[in-house]
Amino acid sequence: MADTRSKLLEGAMRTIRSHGIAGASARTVAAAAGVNQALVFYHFGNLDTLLTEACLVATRARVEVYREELAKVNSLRELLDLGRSLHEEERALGNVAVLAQLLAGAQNETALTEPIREALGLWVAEIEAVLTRVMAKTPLGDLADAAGLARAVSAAFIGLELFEGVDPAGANAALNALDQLGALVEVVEDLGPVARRALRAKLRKR
Amino acid sequence: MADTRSKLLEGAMRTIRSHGIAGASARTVAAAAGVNQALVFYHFGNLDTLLTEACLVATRARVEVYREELAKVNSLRELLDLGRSLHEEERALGNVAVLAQLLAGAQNETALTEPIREALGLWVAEIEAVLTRVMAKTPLGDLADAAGLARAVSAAFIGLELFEGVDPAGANAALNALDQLGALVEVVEDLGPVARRALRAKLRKR
DNA sequence: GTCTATAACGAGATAGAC
DNA sequence: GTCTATCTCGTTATAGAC
Repeated sequence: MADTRSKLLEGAMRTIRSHGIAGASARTVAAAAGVNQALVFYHFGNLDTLLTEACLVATRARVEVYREELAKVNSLRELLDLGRSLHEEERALGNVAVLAQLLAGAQNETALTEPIREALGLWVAEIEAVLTRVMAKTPLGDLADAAGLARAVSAAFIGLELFEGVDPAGANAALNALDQLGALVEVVEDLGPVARRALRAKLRKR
Repeated sequence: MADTRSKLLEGAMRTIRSHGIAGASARTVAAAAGVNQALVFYHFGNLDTLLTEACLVATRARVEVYREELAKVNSLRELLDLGRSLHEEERALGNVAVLAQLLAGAQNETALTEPIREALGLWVAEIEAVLTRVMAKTPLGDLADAAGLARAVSAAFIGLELFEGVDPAGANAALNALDQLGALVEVVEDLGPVARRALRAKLRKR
């Protein structure tokens, strides 16, 4: 059986998933973990530390799982497809939801800012690495900024997660639209050398 | 001077802006409004109703402001540029932040779901209308889904807003990257008839 | 419509026994 | 390391005077 610390981390995740950050108190988390309320403060000092630690541990675990799948990606189209299934898996597990809840909480609670930036950074770093790799093969390679794109993609993921909470059908339509847009990127990837040069010239003009 | 109802709506906005939804209690909102705490319940019944009403009123006002500017947009590039300045203005005013906070709260509080979906819908409808109009002029017109795209864009905006709260530099990099990506769209818009047909064929294959 | 007062409760956190 | 008991505070919401 798990030790108290792990039980509390697990309890924190479960509580945020089902009741949001607003419903996560030392009492509710301890109850979900099946341990005494005072142990939150014994093991973590305060509630915020427990919540952020839980988020970090869980995010590290999930990023680890996806690292090898991301390493197999060889085109932007494949990345888009993996992104969609990743979104659906994480949505079902409620992991991104926890990140989103803490991110919202971090806007006005400075104690959360740093740890949540770090958790977000784990995803960003992974996405940036893959983007850099696959973009090198396209005409966009030396013109678009993989670092910035990785951050845009991460932010969009969080936003979509929250959007889905109030309008699942709308979120689905959004994902389908992005799929279609992906076809555009595919076209660019398959461009012949002549068209490639034309595109580069256009892009440089900006 | 404004009546109590308006003062409370204004107080709710200010409180959520500066302290998030977690810091918005009947007492803090009433204090920000300069009125008695009990009046929250007299005028709105409960706190959630006040918060969602405030968000709806504010969103309606902002959408109204941007409607005429959006009507002037004639290309995806112009829309992208307007989007960026809109993001910066709303960020400074803290309006999108309120929407994001309530959206996060709505994930686990069913009383918030419907009103927030409605507020979000105000932006979505506006963006969808513009997208439909400008996309009709491009080769994407009859292939990409304006409704889905509008939802994706809205979700991404919310996500970016939250991202900016913990990593402003990263959010800025994300916006710059989207700007560069916009150039790609511009290229598509300027495609000659031959390339246009080639693109359409490619897109239809998917 | 607005106020005071208060009921009823849950919150974070700590002291101290075991 | 874990427990009970408790302090102190803020919370929603209502009753009732004005």
